[in-house]
Amino acid sequence: MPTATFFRLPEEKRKRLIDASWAELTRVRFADASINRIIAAAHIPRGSFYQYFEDKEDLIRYLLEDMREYFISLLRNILMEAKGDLFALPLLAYGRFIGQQGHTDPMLCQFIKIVRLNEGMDMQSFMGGPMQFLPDPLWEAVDPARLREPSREYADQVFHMTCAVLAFAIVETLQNPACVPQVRERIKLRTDLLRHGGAADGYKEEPL
Amino acid sequence: MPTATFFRLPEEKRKRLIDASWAELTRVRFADASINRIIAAAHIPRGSFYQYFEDKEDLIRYLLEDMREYFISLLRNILMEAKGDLFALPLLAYGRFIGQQGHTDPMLCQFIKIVRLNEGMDMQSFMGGPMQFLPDPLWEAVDPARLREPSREYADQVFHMTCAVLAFAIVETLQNPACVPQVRERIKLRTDLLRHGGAADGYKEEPL
DNA sequence: GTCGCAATGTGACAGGCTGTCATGTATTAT
DNA sequence: ATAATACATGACAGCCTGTCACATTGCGAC
Repeated sequence: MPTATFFRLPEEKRKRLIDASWAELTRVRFADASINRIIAAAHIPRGSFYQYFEDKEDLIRYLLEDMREYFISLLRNILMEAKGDLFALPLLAYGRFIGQQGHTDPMLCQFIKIVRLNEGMDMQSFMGGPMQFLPDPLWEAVDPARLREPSREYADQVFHMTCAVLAFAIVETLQNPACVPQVRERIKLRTDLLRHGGAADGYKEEPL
Repeated sequence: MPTATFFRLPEEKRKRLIDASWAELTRVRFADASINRIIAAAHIPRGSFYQYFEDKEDLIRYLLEDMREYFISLLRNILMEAKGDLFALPLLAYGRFIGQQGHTDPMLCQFIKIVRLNEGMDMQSFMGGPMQFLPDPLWEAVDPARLREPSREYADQVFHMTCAVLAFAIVETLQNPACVPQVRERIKLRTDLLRHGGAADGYKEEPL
């Protein structure tokens, strides 16, 4: 987390640093991002940077937090469009992320570049972090009657799985943009799997 | 990929380098791993290293390839125990990975340390790489009659989802070893979701 | 206003790391 | 024996990071 000092900084200076950071992170991979270049672009002395952030990872975590909040609100809107149907989330959100209008939304633009550069941006930090459990604003938009079990715990699990479908679809597309139609089909198939199950009817399960 | 020269190296020298590499990679994160330390430990001159590998990532990719093959054979065994039931894979494999006997298997030991150090070792490179599609040896062990649709394409999707369940369970456990029982329950719930679906019966789907 | 303390700004520096390259040595083919 | 090819090696240039001693500013107390 940035230091208190950072938040007390004059607006303009803080913005300069943030902008330069995004510019660097959308240009090269996290691993190759250089504090040197960031502070040079932002005209911030080296010592000052370390007064605000512990290190590069501290900075990155902070920047990604913004994204996380943005996505939650985006997903909330989509979920409301879908009348609270969690299973509809992957395909709808995919369209929003990959479709044309994605290219006008600055936050989505940054996200897309980052996922491209970082071969999936360590999906775990996204799935395990923001998308591990259903955030409150999203839970409010869920229609529990659509779930086999209307509890929040159950919704958590469904949400996690649908998010995984969405995340892999996005990563796959950004690494091979030619395959949008196949990815769409795959999302439909996986969503259907989550809705109705993939086991043959009436086959006895192996005991666990 | 390592150069041809690397493979022509005398056994002993190659082993020294590989061992030192594993030692480094199970001690610090990928990001912090140092070629300097590896070559010092292996008594390999700097110039030689670059004759064998392009860079650190080249080395890491090569080492992880071994792991991948090992896992496929491990999962194959488990799948055969489960009489070809893909849905049984996550819980069974989880027990094998996290249970006691994991600590005697050298490859599993390395895997566990690496996942711990790298907060999930960039799950994407594992899911998107080795586990994106059902590898042939695994497909041979699947009983397609247990699937709603017995095609290989369908099995691919089911496999991908079960692997995701397994992967997240492992990562979660290694980051918080206290929660094994909860994670077990979560695996069961998610597996059940994949088997029988999570949508309420008879609810009309939102059109996509 | 001025004294003093706390907060902040600053850039030189030490120590690490990487990738290259010129030069040396072994091996093979002719 | 000679040339050509493959391989070994370590010094080096260049980059990067985190720190630290010192300068500067802001601000309340007197």
